[in-house]
Amino acid sequence: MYSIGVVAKKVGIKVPTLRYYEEAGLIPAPDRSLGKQRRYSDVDLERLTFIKHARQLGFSLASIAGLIELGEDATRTCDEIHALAESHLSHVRAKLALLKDLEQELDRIVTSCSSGHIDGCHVIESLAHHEWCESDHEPGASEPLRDKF
Amino acid sequence: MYSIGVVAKKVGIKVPTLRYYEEAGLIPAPDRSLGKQRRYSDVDLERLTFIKHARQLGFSLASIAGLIELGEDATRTCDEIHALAESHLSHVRAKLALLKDLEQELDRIVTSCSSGHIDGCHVIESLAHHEWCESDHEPGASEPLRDKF
DNA sequence: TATAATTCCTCTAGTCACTAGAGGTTCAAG
DNA sequence: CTTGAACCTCTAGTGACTAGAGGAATTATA
Repeated sequence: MYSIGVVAKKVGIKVPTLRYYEEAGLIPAPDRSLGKQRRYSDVDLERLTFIKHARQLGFSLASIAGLIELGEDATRTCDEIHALAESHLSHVRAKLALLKDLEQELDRIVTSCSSGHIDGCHVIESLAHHEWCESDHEPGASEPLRDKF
Repeated sequence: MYSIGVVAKKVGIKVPTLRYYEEAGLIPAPDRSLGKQRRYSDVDLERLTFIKHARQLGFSLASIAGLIELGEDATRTCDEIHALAESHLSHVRAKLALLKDLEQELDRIVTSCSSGHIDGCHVIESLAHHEWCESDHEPGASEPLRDKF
């Protein structure tokens, strides 16, 4: 049985985040000591490790909850889980493509302005009207770069 | 003079977001019609376009505000602006590296589970204890993939 | 010109995944 | 048995929006 601080160190999730996960229903409420402090079991630890890894891989808490539910219900096929992971992968790939373009563009902007000339900054100019944003990646999307896998 | 809806379409920023930017101090409060509706000038439009592009490139609103301030103060050197863009580029590159690793790992997980075998799903297993997360990218960082440029 | 449809207004509250702080309680070491 | 660290609950704040209520202004049609 581990206290919340020990678990936090072991798993690499901060204490308030652990409480948050509990409240969010990602983990069952752990046992308590006589004085009402949380005591985590090894099973809890395992699930938290799972959550940690999934978060590192960019899954949303909602996706993780889904994954756990799928995993616990033995009647589900591997296919469902596989599908979730695959859809996530495609999101990651889309984001990757966007970031690559972004890197190129930023690099272009930065290097074009590497020596401090006075009349008009290229960075500002480039941001005021460059072509990258409208040329590529269907115009309607408009969404900046945010994680919402 | 354009109404907020027209500006939203022209620039590609949603109406509530335009109001939000105003409240956040990213743009000066625009003129109003007799009936107190917002009327945007071409100058406003230009700045909003700038903001749109900078957001697409992943700059935070705080960074953009800084960029604008730097750009308006003619006494600043290009170097300061350049430095901001460069630091941003390094953030982008770090994120790119992380995403590339992530893609590989996800791909590995997904393809190892492509046929629906029944006993234990590889996706779940892989997430429960895979090596990617501890091997690379200094252990303390722990931060999942989030945008906070 | 009257009316209807659309767009606009302000304000509040919700989203996600946490993070920070106040004020009080419990635990483990000495 | 005392001290100090770790724990508790609760509220509120973060960034960058998004959604909705309830009402006013504008625009298009009849």
